[in-house]
Amino acid sequence: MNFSKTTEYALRILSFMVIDEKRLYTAKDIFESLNIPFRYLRKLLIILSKSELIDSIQGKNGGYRISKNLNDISLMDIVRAVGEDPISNHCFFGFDNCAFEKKCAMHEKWDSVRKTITTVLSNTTLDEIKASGPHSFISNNSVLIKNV
Amino acid sequence: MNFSKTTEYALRILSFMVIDEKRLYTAKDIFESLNIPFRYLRKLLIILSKSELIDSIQGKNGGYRISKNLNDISLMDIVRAVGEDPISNHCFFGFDNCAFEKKCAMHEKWDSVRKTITTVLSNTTLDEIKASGPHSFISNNSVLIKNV
DNA sequence: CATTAATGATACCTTTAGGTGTTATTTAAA
DNA sequence: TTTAAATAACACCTAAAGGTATCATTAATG
Repeated sequence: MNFSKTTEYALRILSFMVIDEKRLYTAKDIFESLNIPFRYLRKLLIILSKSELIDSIQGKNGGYRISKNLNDISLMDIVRAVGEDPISNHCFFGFDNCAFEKKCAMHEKWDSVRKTITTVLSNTTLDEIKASGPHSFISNNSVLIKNV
Repeated sequence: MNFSKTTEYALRILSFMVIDEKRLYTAKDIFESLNIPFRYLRKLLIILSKSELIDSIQGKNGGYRISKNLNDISLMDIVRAVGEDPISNHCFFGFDNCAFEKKCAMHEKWDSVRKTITTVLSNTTLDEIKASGPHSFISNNSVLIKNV
């Protein structure tokens, strides 16, 4: 009943890049401020750029930059970009056909929980994250050993 | 952002046993109505009995039976019994020290989601599940090959 | 008291999520 | 035009969740 680490990482990345939305961030820049294993971070950046939430610029002086208006990227978009099912369509007991045949005992109650979550994720966009100011990104002052 | 399969299984098991709360169910009985791999189900029943949500009776004619009043077992109890962290204490971004140092950008909003979930799980007890009537437990008519 | 039908314990196997290592490609700039 | 600094691709490794196999133990009953 939590997001996967991958999803949390993706949310961190975008919420960090929002601090200076026009800036080109290298993977190293992000690594040094967020607490994400470097090579895994690289992998996620590629996924995020393929999903067109960020642009990637290759070559020397390259990096990544947010590719849309901040109010066009919701947290739901980010969660979906890394392939997580944000509860929205999943029975409380995990029954496949709950919605179709007889509803499960928690159907109504859990539906309201689902809606709550879905609404928060869909209605919160990156401009709102930005507006809430720079938060603790727990720079553990990670030091990169090998830059690949 | 869903319960683990293990948690879903545990929730199914108890919600099924509630149909006849005084009855002694064998693992086989439960297997035939719920859609849970038999040996894994056996394992979970042992966990649930160790956590004292159900009693186990060994030997021939043995089985499992709910061990408390239905209104003394909440869904939260079940979730906790199988070791899942039901979101209640976990930062949106997965930051360890979110609650202590600076709060994260989603702290307030997500806190309300957390409370919603926690409240539903804590306030829903098995008698309520029972009261909502027997629901579809998707008996896929599982057939047990080897009874161990 | 042997048999049978149940649970208990423990070790192992499989799949998936998370993470690492290596090499290739791109591009700015000396 | 070579070098350096960045991303891209792909293969591999590791840990945890989910699931299986085997044998031991318990207890009712003929």
